[in-house]
Amino acid sequence: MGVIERKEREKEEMRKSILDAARKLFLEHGYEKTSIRNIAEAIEYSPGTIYLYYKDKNEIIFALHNESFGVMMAYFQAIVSIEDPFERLVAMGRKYLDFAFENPELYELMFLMKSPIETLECRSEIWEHGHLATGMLKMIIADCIKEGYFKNTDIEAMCMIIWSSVHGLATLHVSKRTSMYPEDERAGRIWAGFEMMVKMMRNGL
Amino acid sequence: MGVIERKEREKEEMRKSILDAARKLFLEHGYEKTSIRNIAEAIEYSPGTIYLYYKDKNEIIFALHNESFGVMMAYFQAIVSIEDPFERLVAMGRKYLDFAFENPELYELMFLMKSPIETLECRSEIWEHGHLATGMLKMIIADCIKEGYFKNTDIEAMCMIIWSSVHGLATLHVSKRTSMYPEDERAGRIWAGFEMMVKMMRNGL
DNA sequence: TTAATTTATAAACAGTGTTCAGTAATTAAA
DNA sequence: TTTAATTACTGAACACTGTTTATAAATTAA
Repeated sequence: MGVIERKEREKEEMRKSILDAARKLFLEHGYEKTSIRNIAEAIEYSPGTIYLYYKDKNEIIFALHNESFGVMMAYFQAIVSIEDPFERLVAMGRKYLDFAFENPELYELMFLMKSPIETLECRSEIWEHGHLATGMLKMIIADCIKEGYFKNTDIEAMCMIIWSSVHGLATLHVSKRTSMYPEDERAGRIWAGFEMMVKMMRNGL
Repeated sequence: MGVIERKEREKEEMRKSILDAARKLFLEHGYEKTSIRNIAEAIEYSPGTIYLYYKDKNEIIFALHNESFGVMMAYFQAIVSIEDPFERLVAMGRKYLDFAFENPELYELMFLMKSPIETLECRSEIWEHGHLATGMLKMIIADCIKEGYFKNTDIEAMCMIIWSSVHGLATLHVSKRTSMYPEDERAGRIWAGFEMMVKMMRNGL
Protein backbone atom coordinates (compact mmCIF):
# COMPACT_ATOMS: atom_id res chain seq x y z
CA MET A 1 0.00 0.00 0.00
CA GLY A 2 1.72 3.11 -1.26
CA VAL A 3 -0.43 5.37 0.83
CA ILE A 4 2.32 6.58 3.11
CA GLU A 5 4.46 7.34 0.07
CA ARG A 6 1.67 9.40 -1.43
CA LYS A 7 1.08 11.16 1.90
CA GLU A 8 4.76 11.96 2.05
CA ARG A 9 4.56 13.31 -1.48
CA GLU A 10 1.51 15.41 -0.67
CA LYS A 11 3.21 16.80 2.38
CA GLU A 12 6.20 17.78 0.27
CA GLU A 13 3.93 19.38 -2.32
CA MET A 14 2.24 21.39 0.40
CA ARG A 15 5.59 22.56 1.76
CA LYS A 16 6.54 23.61 -1.74
CA SER A 17 3.31 25.50 -2.38
CA ILE A 18 3.74 27.35 0.92
CA LEU A 19 7.27 28.27 -0.07
CA ASP A 20 6.15 29.33 -3.55
CA ALA A 21 3.52 31.63 -2.09
CA ALA A 22 5.96 32.97 0.50
CA ARG A 23 8.61 33.67 -2.16
CA LYS A 24 6.12 35.42 -4.44
CA LEU A 25 4.72 37.64 -1.67
CA PHE A 26 8.15 38.28 -0.26
CA LEU A 27 9.60 39.43 -3.57
CA GLU A 28 6.50 41.44 -4.29
CA HIS A 29 6.04 43.29 -1.01
CA GLY A 30 9.20 42.59 0.97
CA TYR A 31 9.75 40.43 4.00
CA GLU A 32 8.44 42.84 6.61
CA LYS A 33 5.09 43.26 4.91
CA THR A 34 4.51 39.55 4.32
CA SER A 35 2.63 37.82 7.12
CA ILE A 36 1.74 34.21 7.77
CA ARG A 37 -1.88 35.22 7.20
CA ASN A 38 -0.96 36.60 3.75
CA ILE A 39 0.75 33.35 2.82
CA ALA A 40 -2.17 31.30 4.14
CA GLU A 41 -4.62 33.38 2.14
CA ALA A 42 -2.53 32.97 -1.02
CA ILE A 43 -2.67 29.18 -0.84
CA GLU A 44 -6.28 29.26 0.39
CA TYR A 45 -5.66 27.61 3.75
CA SER A 46 -6.07 28.82 7.29
CA PRO A 47 -3.05 30.39 9.06
CA GLY A 48 -2.78 27.47 11.49
CA THR A 49 -2.17 25.04 8.63
CA ILE A 50 1.17 26.70 7.82
CA TYR A 51 2.42 25.59 11.21
CA LEU A 52 1.76 21.94 10.36
CA TYR A 53 4.41 22.21 7.63
CA TYR A 54 6.87 24.77 9.01
CA LYS A 55 7.80 25.18 12.66
CA ASP A 56 7.62 28.95 12.47
CA LYS A 57 8.20 31.92 10.18
CA ASN A 58 11.96 31.63 10.60
CA GLU A 59 11.92 28.16 9.08
CA ILE A 60 10.18 29.54 5.98
CA ILE A 61 12.71 32.36 5.70
CA PHE A 62 15.54 29.90 6.15
CA ALA A 63 14.17 27.66 3.40
CA LEU A 64 14.23 30.66 1.05
CA HIS A 65 17.71 31.50 2.33
CA ASN A 66 18.94 28.08 1.22
CA GLU A 67 17.16 28.29 -2.10
CA SER A 68 18.79 31.63 -2.82
CA PHE A 69 22.27 30.14 -2.61
CA GLY A 70 21.22 27.93 -5.52
CA VAL A 71 20.21 31.01 -7.51
CA MET A 72 23.56 32.64 -6.76
CA MET A 73 25.45 29.52 -7.78
CA ALA A 74 23.63 29.62 -11.11
CA TYR A 75 25.15 33.09 -11.64
CA PHE A 76 28.59 31.60 -11.03
CA GLN A 77 27.98 28.84 -13.57
CA ALA A 78 29.07 31.14 -16.39
CA ILE A 79 32.56 31.74 -14.99
CA VAL A 80 33.86 28.20 -14.50
CA SER A 81 35.05 28.00 -18.09
CA ILE A 82 37.33 31.05 -17.82
CA GLU A 83 40.89 29.83 -18.16
CA ASP A 84 42.96 32.48 -16.38
CA PRO A 85 42.31 32.16 -12.64
CA PHE A 86 42.65 35.89 -11.96
CA GLU A 87 40.14 36.70 -14.69
CA ARG A 88 37.91 34.01 -13.25
CA LEU A 89 38.17 35.65 -9.84
CA VAL A 90 37.29 39.06 -11.23
CA ALA A 91 34.37 37.58 -13.18
CA MET A 92 33.13 35.90 -10.01
CA GLY A 93 33.14 39.26 -8.23
CA ARG A 94 31.21 40.78 -11.11
CA LYS A 95 28.66 37.99 -11.02
CA TYR A 96 28.35 38.37 -7.25
CA LEU A 97 27.46 42.03 -7.68
CA ASP A 98 25.13 41.21 -10.56
CA PHE A 99 23.30 38.79 -8.32
CA ALA A 100 23.01 41.34 -5.51
CA PHE A 101 21.79 44.08 -7.86
CA GLU A 102 19.27 41.86 -9.60
CA ASN A 103 18.04 40.10 -6.44
CA PRO A 104 18.32 42.59 -3.57
CA GLU A 105 15.66 40.83 -1.48
CA LEU A 106 17.41 37.47 -1.82
CA TYR A 107 20.72 39.09 -0.98
CA GLU A 108 19.23 40.59 2.15
CA LEU A 109 17.90 37.18 3.15
CA MET A 110 21.24 35.48 2.60
CA PHE A 111 23.69 37.98 4.09
CA LEU A 112 21.94 40.74 5.99
CA MET A 113 18.93 39.48 7.91
CA LYS A 114 19.69 38.40 11.45
CA SER A 115 16.44 36.60 12.25
CA PRO A 116 16.97 33.20 10.63
CA ILE A 117 20.67 33.00 11.54
CA GLU A 118 20.24 34.12 15.12
CA THR A 119 17.60 31.53 15.98
CA LEU A 120 19.19 28.63 14.13
CA GLU A 121 22.77 29.52 15.03
CA CYS A 122 23.23 26.33 17.03
CA ARG A 123 22.62 24.01 14.05
CA SER A 124 25.77 23.69 11.96
CA GLU A 125 23.92 22.73 8.76
CA ILE A 126 22.96 26.39 8.38
CA TRP A 127 26.41 27.13 7.02
CA GLU A 128 26.38 24.34 4.45
CA HIS A 129 25.67 26.67 1.54
CA GLY A 130 27.93 29.38 2.89
CA HIS A 131 30.86 27.00 3.06
CA LEU A 132 30.15 25.84 -0.47
CA ALA A 133 30.31 29.37 -1.83
CA THR A 134 33.42 30.40 0.11
CA GLY A 135 34.95 27.06 -0.84
CA MET A 136 34.54 27.97 -4.49
CA LEU A 137 36.20 31.33 -3.86
CA LYS A 138 39.11 29.74 -2.01
CA MET A 139 39.66 27.29 -4.87
CA ILE A 140 39.96 30.12 -7.36
CA ILE A 141 42.35 31.98 -5.05
CA ALA A 142 44.43 28.81 -4.75
CA ASP A 143 44.47 28.57 -8.56
CA CYS A 144 45.65 32.19 -8.71
CA ILE A 145 48.52 31.42 -6.37
CA LYS A 146 49.46 28.39 -8.46
CA GLU A 147 49.62 30.57 -11.54
CA GLY A 148 51.89 33.10 -9.84
CA TYR A 149 49.41 35.65 -8.55
CA PHE A 150 49.20 36.66 -4.87
CA LYS A 151 52.62 35.45 -3.79
CA ASN A 152 53.00 34.55 -0.11
CA THR A 153 49.41 35.30 0.81
CA ASP A 154 47.18 33.51 3.28
CA ILE A 155 44.21 32.09 1.37
CA GLU A 156 41.85 32.49 4.33
CA ALA A 157 42.68 36.17 4.81
CA MET A 158 42.51 36.77 1.07
CA CYS A 159 39.12 35.06 0.91
CA MET A 160 37.94 37.21 3.80
CA ILE A 161 38.86 40.57 2.31
CA ILE A 162 37.73 39.75 -1.22
CA TRP A 163 34.38 38.55 0.00
CA SER A 164 34.06 41.49 2.39
CA SER A 165 34.83 44.01 -0.30
CA VAL A 166 32.17 42.89 -2.75
CA HIS A 167 29.83 42.20 0.15
CA GLY A 168 30.39 45.76 1.34
CA LEU A 169 29.62 47.16 -2.11
CA ALA A 170 26.54 44.96 -2.43
CA THR A 171 25.32 45.82 1.06
CA LEU A 172 25.59 49.57 0.57
CA HIS A 173 23.28 49.15 -2.38
CA VAL A 174 20.83 46.68 -0.84
CA SER A 175 20.40 48.66 2.37
CA LYS A 176 20.05 51.87 0.35
CA ARG A 177 23.14 53.65 1.64
CA THR A 178 24.05 54.74 -1.87
CA SER A 179 20.90 56.86 -1.96
CA MET A 180 23.06 59.73 -0.79
CA TYR A 181 24.16 59.96 -4.41
CA PRO A 182 21.88 60.82 -7.38
CA GLU A 183 20.13 57.75 -8.68
CA ASP A 184 21.89 57.71 -12.04
CA GLU A 185 25.31 57.69 -10.33
CA ARG A 186 24.78 54.92 -7.79
CA ALA A 187 25.52 51.82 -9.85
CA GLY A 188 28.47 53.55 -11.54
CA ARG A 189 30.07 54.41 -8.22
CA ILE A 190 29.75 50.84 -7.02
CA TRP A 191 31.38 49.52 -10.19
CA ALA A 192 34.12 52.15 -10.02
CA GLY A 193 34.89 50.91 -6.50
CA PHE A 194 34.98 47.36 -7.77
CA GLU A 195 37.41 48.23 -10.56
CA MET A 196 39.67 49.97 -8.04
CA MET A 197 39.70 46.79 -5.96
CA VAL A 198 40.63 44.74 -9.04
CA LYS A 199 43.44 47.19 -9.80
CA MET A 200 44.79 46.85 -6.25
CA MET A 201 44.64 43.07 -6.36
CA ARG A 202 46.36 42.99 -9.71
CA ASN A 203 49.28 45.23 -8.68
CA GLY A 204 49.44 44.94 -4.92
CA LEU A 205 50.12 41.26 -4.40
CA MET B 1 6.82 86.09 30.50
CA GLY B 2 9.31 83.31 29.90
CA VAL B 3 6.63 80.67 29.88
CA ILE B 4 7.00 79.75 26.23
CA GLU B 5 10.75 79.42 26.71
CA ARG B 6 10.22 77.09 29.65
CA LYS B 7 7.63 75.08 27.70
CA GLU B 8 10.08 74.77 24.85
CA ARG B 9 12.71 73.58 27.32
CA GLU B 10 10.32 71.07 28.89
CA LYS B 11 9.40 69.76 25.47
CA GLU B 12 13.06 69.28 24.65
CA GLU B 13 13.64 67.51 27.98
CA MET B 14 10.77 65.17 27.25
CA ARG B 15 12.15 64.39 23.80
CA LYS B 16 15.50 63.64 25.41
CA SER B 17 14.05 61.39 28.10
CA ILE B 18 12.14 59.45 25.44
CA LEU B 19 15.35 59.06 23.45
CA ASP B 20 17.28 58.02 26.57
CA ALA B 21 14.74 55.33 27.37
CA ALA B 22 14.63 54.19 23.74
CA ARG B 23 18.43 53.97 23.56
CA LYS B 24 18.67 52.02 26.80
CA LEU B 25 15.97 49.51 25.84
CA PHE B 26 17.29 49.24 22.32
CA LEU B 27 20.84 48.48 23.40
CA GLU B 28 19.56 46.10 26.05
CA HIS B 29 17.06 44.05 24.08
CA GLY B 30 17.62 45.05 20.46
CA TYR B 31 15.49 47.10 18.13
CA GLU B 32 12.99 44.42 17.18
CA LYS B 33 12.06 43.67 20.77
CA THR B 34 11.66 47.30 21.82
CA SER B 35 8.13 48.64 21.40
CA ILE B 36 6.61 52.07 21.83
CA ARG B 37 4.76 50.64 24.81
CA ASN B 38 8.07 49.56 26.38
CA ILE B 39 9.49 53.03 25.96
CA ALA B 40 6.31 54.62 27.35
CA GLU B 41 6.43 52.31 30.36
CA ALA B 42 10.07 53.16 31.00
CA ILE B 43 9.38 56.88 31.22
CA GLU B 44 6.07 56.26 33.04
CA TYR B 45 3.82 57.82 30.42
CA SER B 46 1.10 56.38 28.23
CA PRO B 47 2.02 55.15 24.73
CA GLY B 48 0.07 57.93 23.05
CA THR B 49 2.24 60.59 24.70
CA ILE B 50 5.26 59.42 22.70
CA TYR B 51 3.48 60.52 19.56
CA LEU B 52 3.22 64.09 20.85
CA TYR B 53 7.02 64.30 20.72
CA TYR B 54 7.96 62.01 17.82
CA LYS B 55 5.94 61.55 14.66
CA ASP B 56 6.44 57.81 14.68
CA LYS B 57 8.87 55.06 15.61
CA ASN B 58 11.05 55.79 12.60
CA GLU B 59 11.72 59.31 13.85
CA ILE B 60 13.00 57.87 17.15
CA ILE B 61 15.22 55.41 15.31
CA PHE B 62 16.49 58.18 13.08
CA ALA B 63 17.32 60.38 16.08
CA LEU B 64 19.45 57.52 17.44
CA HIS B 65 20.94 57.04 13.98
CA ASN B 66 22.17 60.66 14.02
CA GLU B 67 23.44 60.41 17.58
CA SER B 68 25.46 57.34 16.66
CA PHE B 69 27.43 59.24 14.06
CA GLY B 70 28.61 61.45 16.89
CA VAL B 71 29.78 58.39 18.82
CA MET B 72 31.67 57.15 15.77
CA MET B 73 33.29 60.54 15.23
CA ALA B 74 34.54 60.38 18.83
CA TYR B 75 36.36 57.17 17.86
CA PHE B 76 38.02 59.05 15.01
CA GLN B 77 39.15 61.84 17.33
CA ALA B 78 42.24 59.84 18.30
CA ILE B 79 43.60 59.61 14.75
CA VAL B 80 43.68 63.27 13.66
CA SER B 81 47.10 63.79 15.21
CA ILE B 82 48.77 61.05 13.18
CA GLU B 83 51.25 62.71 10.85
CA ASP B 84 51.66 60.25 7.99
CA PRO B 85 48.42 60.30 5.97
CA PHE B 86 48.60 56.63 5.04
CA GLU B 87 49.03 55.63 8.68
CA ARG B 88 46.17 57.95 9.52
CA LEU B 89 44.03 56.18 6.92
CA VAL B 90 44.90 52.76 8.32
CA ALA B 91 44.20 53.97 11.87
CA MET B 92 40.83 55.30 10.74
CA GLY B 93 39.95 51.89 9.35
CA ARG B 94 40.97 50.29 12.60
CA LYS B 95 38.84 52.74 14.59
CA TYR B 96 35.93 52.11 12.25
CA LEU B 97 36.10 48.40 12.98
CA ASP B 98 36.57 49.07 16.70
CA PHE B 99 33.40 51.11 16.66
CA ALA B 100 31.47 48.40 14.82
CA PHE B 101 32.71 45.66 17.15
CA GLU B 102 32.03 47.64 20.31
CA ASN B 103 28.68 49.05 19.18
CA PRO B 104 27.07 46.48 16.89
CA GLU B 105 23.55 47.77 17.53
CA LEU B 106 24.53 51.33 16.67
CA TYR B 107 26.32 50.10 13.58
CA GLU B 108 23.22 48.24 12.48
CA LEU B 109 21.18 51.41 12.97
CA MET B 110 23.59 53.54 10.97
CA PHE B 111 24.43 51.30 8.04
CA LEU B 112 22.22 48.24 7.87
CA MET B 113 18.64 48.99 8.86
CA LYS B 114 16.41 49.96 5.97
CA SER B 115 13.44 51.30 7.93
CA PRO B 116 14.57 54.83 8.81
CA ILE B 117 16.33 55.44 5.48
CA GLU B 118 13.56 54.07 3.31
CA THR B 119 10.85 56.26 4.82
CA LEU B 120 12.91 59.43 5.04
CA GLU B 121 14.76 58.94 1.75
CA CYS B 122 13.21 62.07 0.25
CA ARG B 123 14.69 64.46 2.84
CA SER B 124 18.28 65.27 1.97
CA GLU B 125 19.27 66.15 5.56
CA ILE B 126 19.36 62.42 6.29
CA TRP B 127 22.75 62.21 4.65
CA GLU B 128 24.27 65.11 6.55
CA HIS B 129 26.24 62.89 8.91
CA GLY B 130 27.08 60.40 6.21
CA HIS B 131 28.61 63.10 4.06
CA LEU B 132 30.58 64.37 7.04
CA ALA B 133 32.12 60.95 7.64
CA THR B 134 32.91 60.23 3.98
CA GLY B 135 34.21 63.79 3.70
CA MET B 136 36.72 63.02 6.40
CA LEU B 137 37.78 59.86 4.58
CA LYS B 138 38.16 61.71 1.27
CA MET B 139 40.31 64.37 2.95
CA ILE B 140 42.69 61.72 4.22
CA ILE B 141 42.82 60.05 0.81
CA ALA B 142 43.61 63.45 -0.74
CA ASP B 143 46.40 63.89 1.82
CA CYS B 144 47.75 60.48 0.85
CA ILE B 145 47.85 61.47 -2.81
CA LYS B 146 49.64 64.71 -1.92
CA GLU B 147 52.28 62.70 -0.08
CA GLY B 148 52.85 60.43 -3.06
CA TYR B 149 50.55 57.50 -2.26
CA PHE B 150 47.83 56.29 -4.63
CA LYS B 151 49.17 57.83 -7.82
CA ASN B 152 46.61 58.57 -10.54
CA THR B 153 43.65 57.32 -8.53
CA ASP B 154 40.12 58.69 -8.45
CA ILE B 155 39.37 59.84 -4.91
CA GLU B 156 35.67 58.98 -5.19
CA ALA B 157 36.33 55.42 -6.33
CA MET B 158 39.04 55.02 -3.70
CA CYS B 159 36.69 56.28 -1.01
CA MET B 160 34.04 53.85 -2.21
CA ILE B 161 36.17 50.72 -2.08
CA ILE B 162 37.91 51.58 1.19
CA TRP B 163 34.65 52.29 2.92
CA SER B 164 33.03 49.21 1.35
CA SER B 165 35.84 46.95 2.47
CA VAL B 166 35.73 47.86 6.14
CA HIS B 167 31.95 48.09 5.93
CA GLY B 168 31.89 44.58 4.53
CA LEU B 169 34.08 43.28 7.34
CA ALA B 170 31.99 45.09 9.95
CA THR B 171 28.73 43.90 8.44
CA LEU B 172 29.73 40.25 8.36
CA HIS B 173 30.32 40.52 12.08
CA VAL B 174 27.25 42.59 12.98
CA SER B 175 24.83 40.40 11.02
CA LYS B 176 26.48 37.29 12.48
CA ARG B 177 27.81 35.84 9.22
CA THR B 178 31.13 35.04 10.85
CA SER B 179 29.36 32.55 13.13
CA MET B 180 30.31 29.92 10.58
CA TYR B 181 33.75 30.04 12.21
CA PRO B 182 34.51 29.06 15.83
CA GLU B 183 33.91 31.95 18.18
CA ASP B 184 37.55 32.41 19.15
CA GLU B 185 38.57 32.76 15.49
CA ARG B 186 36.02 35.31 14.32
CA ALA B 187 37.64 38.57 15.33
CA GLY B 188 41.05 37.32 14.21
CA ARG B 189 39.78 36.49 10.75
CA ILE B 190 38.22 39.93 10.37
CA TRP B 191 41.48 41.60 11.39
CA ALA B 192 43.52 39.35 9.10
CA GLY B 193 41.28 40.46 6.25
CA PHE B 194 41.84 44.06 7.23
CA GLU B 195 45.62 43.66 7.27
CA MET B 196 45.48 42.09 3.81
CA MET B 197 43.59 45.12 2.56
CA VAL B 198 46.20 47.43 4.06
CA LYS B 199 48.92 45.40 2.37
CA MET B 200 47.20 45.71 -1.00
CA MET B 201 46.71 49.44 -0.61
CA ARG B 202 50.31 49.91 0.38
CA ASN B 203 51.74 48.00 -2.58
CA GLY B 204 49.04 48.11 -5.20
CA LEU B 205 48.71 51.81 -5.89
C1' DT C 1 -12.94 83.06 38.55
C1' DT C 2 -13.64 81.86 34.04
C1' DA C 3 -12.18 80.81 29.31
C1' DA C 4 -8.67 79.02 26.23
C1' DT C 5 -5.04 76.25 25.43
C1' DT C 6 -1.91 72.74 26.08
C1' DT C 7 -0.84 68.02 27.60
C1' DA C 8 -1.83 63.30 28.74
C1' DT C 9 -4.63 59.35 28.78
C1' DA C 10 -7.31 55.15 27.87
C1' DA C 11 -9.59 52.84 24.61
C1' DA C 12 -9.95 51.38 20.09
C1' DC C 13 -8.33 49.87 15.31
C1' DA C 14 -6.12 46.93 12.40
C1' DG C 15 -2.60 44.31 12.21
C1' DT C 16 1.28 40.57 13.84
C1' DG C 17 3.18 35.38 15.12
C1' DT C 18 1.66 31.46 17.36
C1' DT C 19 -1.18 27.91 19.92
C1' DC C 20 -4.89 24.78 20.56
C1' DA C 21 -9.53 22.71 21.26
C1' DG C 22 -12.64 20.99 18.21
C1' DT C 23 -14.20 19.40 13.63
C1' DA C 24 -13.93 17.33 9.16
C1' DA C 25 -11.79 14.11 6.12
C1' DT C 26 -9.26 10.15 5.28
C1' DT C 27 -7.45 5.53 6.23
C1' DA C 28 -7.44 0.98 8.63
C1' DA C 29 -9.84 -2.64 10.89
C1' DA C 30 -13.87 -5.46 11.76
C1' DT D 1 -20.06 -1.80 4.49
C1' DT D 2 -19.83 -0.03 8.93
C1' DT D 3 -17.06 1.34 12.68
C1' DA D 4 -12.80 2.81 14.89
C1' DA D 5 -8.40 5.30 14.60
C1' DT D 6 -5.66 8.43 12.55
C1' DT D 7 -4.58 12.46 10.19
C1' DA D 8 -5.51 17.20 8.33
C1' DC D 9 -7.48 21.40 8.93
C1' DT D 10 -9.91 25.25 10.94
C1' DG D 11 -11.22 29.30 13.56
C1' DA D 12 -11.01 31.41 17.59
C1' DA D 13 -8.13 33.00 21.08
C1' DC D 14 -3.73 34.94 23.25
C1' DA D 15 -0.50 38.32 23.79
C1' DC D 16 1.57 41.27 21.32
C1' DT D 17 2.62 45.43 17.69
C1' DG D 18 2.30 50.76 15.79
C1' DT D 19 -0.84 54.34 15.56
C1' DT D 20 -5.13 57.36 16.07
C1' DT D 21 -8.58 59.81 18.61
C1' DA D 22 -12.20 61.31 21.74
C1' DT D 23 -12.06 62.53 26.33
C1' DA D 24 -10.26 64.31 30.53
C1' DA D 25 -6.93 66.77 33.25
C1' DA D 26 -3.67 70.29 33.98
C1' DT D 27 -1.89 74.64 32.90
C1' DT D 28 -1.98 79.33 31.17
C1' DA D 29 -4.31 83.70 29.75
C1' DA D 30 -7.99 86.85 30.27
